[in-house]
Amino acid sequence: MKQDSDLETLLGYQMQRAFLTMTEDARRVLEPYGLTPAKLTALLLIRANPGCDQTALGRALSINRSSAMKLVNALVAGGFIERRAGRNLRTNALHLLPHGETQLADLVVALRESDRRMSARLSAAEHATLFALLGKLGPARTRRTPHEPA
Amino acid sequence: MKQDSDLETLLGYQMQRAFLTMTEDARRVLEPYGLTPAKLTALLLIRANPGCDQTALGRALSINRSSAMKLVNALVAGGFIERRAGRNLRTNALHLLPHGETQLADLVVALRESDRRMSARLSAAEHATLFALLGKLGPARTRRTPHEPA
DNA sequence: TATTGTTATACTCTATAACTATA
DNA sequence: TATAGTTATAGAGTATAACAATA
Repeated sequence: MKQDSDLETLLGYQMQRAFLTMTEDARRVLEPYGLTPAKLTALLLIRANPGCDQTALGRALSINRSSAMKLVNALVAGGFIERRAGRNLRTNALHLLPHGETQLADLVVALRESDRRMSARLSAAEHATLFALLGKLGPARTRRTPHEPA
Repeated sequence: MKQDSDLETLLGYQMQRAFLTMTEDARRVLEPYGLTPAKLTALLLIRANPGCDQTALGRALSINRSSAMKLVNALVAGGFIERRAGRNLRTNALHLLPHGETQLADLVVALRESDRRMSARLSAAEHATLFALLGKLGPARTRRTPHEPA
């Protein structure tokens, strides 16, 4: 199967291929824990924001309340987190359980190893450059300050 | 919502964020054509390999025969391609239709513009560096030649 | 009125399994 | 036997719409 020359020169396509390569290894690491990249991200956000509610978590993950519900249900069922009483009667507070904390610590180590494996052909300087350039992707900022007239 | 420091320093996570940023814009460009990134990739592969069969297409896209079937059905329904008689009676040959060719030409232009928009904060040299570094991601090659003993 | 959690439902993309025709 | 296409079915992950309880 021949490759297409247009496809190969599109940055978006190159990004996708690289992303799939990375994510494939990460998924393999996460699988024994019963987690996916999205679930891991949720756990790390809950760890950084103990007591947050489901809706806020959903916003941070760019999914809606209903999807956040299913995600939280899965994390509760997996014994990673629990719902506690929240700031008022209609919100609940999400907290890591001890089991979740230890699993998470192990996983971060394993994922750093995965990163290292998948960037093994890059020097430390190249790794840093790649990281920085990825952070610069996205639409250009129009108007640096909110009060600029034109 | 606070970010997690582990999360922010993982290359895989940085990749995902950058990829989602890129892909969001690309999807917006593709939507009026009734296409997704996967369908566009399929069309470009069919263009580069006229007369290929569904199974080969599926392999190139890392999806199985059944999923390739649905993808091809959608492309046929959209008037982009057609199934013609293949090399033998159990394979069919996929070919772009004129409509597909013209749409594809327009789309490649629009996607290059999307790439440019999303990498607007990168210099030409940085763009080239990013492209090259992305290509170096992936597991290290063990054994350069197939016959090396250790 | 607006918001949070919840449930029901549906859509997309993927996979597995089984069947048919052909090689 | 093995392979290509096809169909049926199922499992993630997402979304919308509606409802109850609470703010």
